[in-house]
Amino acid sequence: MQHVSPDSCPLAAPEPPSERSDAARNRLRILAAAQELFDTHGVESVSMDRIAAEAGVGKGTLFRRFGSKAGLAAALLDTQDSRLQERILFDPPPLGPDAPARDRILAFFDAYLDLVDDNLELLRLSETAAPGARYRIGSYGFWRVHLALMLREACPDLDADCTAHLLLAPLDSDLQHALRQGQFTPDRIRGTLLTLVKRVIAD
Amino acid sequence: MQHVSPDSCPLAAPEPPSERSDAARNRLRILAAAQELFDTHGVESVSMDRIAAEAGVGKGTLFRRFGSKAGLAAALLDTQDSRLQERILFDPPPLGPDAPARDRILAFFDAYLDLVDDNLELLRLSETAAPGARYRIGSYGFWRVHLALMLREACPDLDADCTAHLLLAPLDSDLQHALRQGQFTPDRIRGTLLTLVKRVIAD
DNA sequence: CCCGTAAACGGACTGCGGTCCGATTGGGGG
DNA sequence: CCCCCAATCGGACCGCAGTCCGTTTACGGG
Repeated sequence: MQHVSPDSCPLAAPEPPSERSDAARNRLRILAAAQELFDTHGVESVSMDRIAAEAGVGKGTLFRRFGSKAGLAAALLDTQDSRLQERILFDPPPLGPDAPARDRILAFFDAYLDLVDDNLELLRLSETAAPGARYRIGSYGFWRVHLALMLREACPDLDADCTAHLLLAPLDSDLQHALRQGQFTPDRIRGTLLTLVKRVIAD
Repeated sequence: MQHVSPDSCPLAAPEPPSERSDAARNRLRILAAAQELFDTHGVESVSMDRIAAEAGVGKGTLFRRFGSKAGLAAALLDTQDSRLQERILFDPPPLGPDAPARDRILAFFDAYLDLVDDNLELLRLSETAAPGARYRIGSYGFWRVHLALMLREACPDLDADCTAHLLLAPLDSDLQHALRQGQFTPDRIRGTLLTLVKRVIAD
């Protein structure tokens, strides 16, 4: 969920110490039920009780496994997050290695906005369920570290670590949601954000 | 709360249509009790029930008046918000009128960070109590409009309205809180943010 | 001074996210 | 094949934010 090592994805690769068969069955049931209910009724109006009922498990099982509603959302997002992380590590330029840092930064923002466009509701659930949740999620750490590395290379005179945090702020799902609710189209947001980032990382 | 017209501040100037005396008394009691409890026990661990009990009013009264826990926080912040709004409108340059737009933008970010330093917990409560709360609060609209006006003047080639939203994102109280929890000092955040803004609004 | 009414009051109530702990069950060792 | 125990299960339970509605009260007009 948070790193890219193989065992980091609880959905695709349960850890070797073997998961009991009923546990595995219930995990899949829960994820399927949650996906189904979220798609049908919208993320906001589906309660954890209902997910548990639909999955045919007890509430305790649901919470032991995913910790919170935000954790459940994070698990559902994990596939997409991991895919983007792998693309950053292995894809051809400009998103992957061997491109100038400035290009990789812009490509990252562009790719992340795709992810936002496709998963806004789930992102919002995972980031706003509890205060500070966004900054504790594993994938946030990945984006931050990647961006800081690129910034260090592209703009040695900036405080890369701190700037990385600040530059990620406009990607906040709650802001992106608010903008889309208002008069702003995804394309307009994308264009403006990329322009802004360009100016920050210009010589 | 949202504008600067005299009757916009529910604390300092109740609207002329006369407020019943018991209502006024209870409003003051609630605000005093909330301030006291927040200062003593921290914002997070004070429940609305407790505030109502401490103020000697029913829960219904509390919610009819302030709408939500976030609304209560907004009321407590109103004094500070209004003060900054007035300073922006009437103070001498560079924060007030008659300074170059670029200088006013930087002065605004600097002044807002002072407000953050002094009221982080309340800001966080008002902005994270419900998804999207930050962008519905009246004062957010003020900052956004002001910044957009200045941007239009300073950088005519930018999409001022959209850029204003994106530039305000790093001021999100939840991010500011997370940064301060981590390795970042207020001064470091301030310096980095001002540098970032400078780059965005550079020629 | 009293009375009618519109407004304010307040606590019981709901549904939520999240916790706890006794009951249940899977699966390796004897 | 059975037994045991650690891991899992599941629903009763908690405190919370927020709602509802019958009751009380302020106050302007008669």
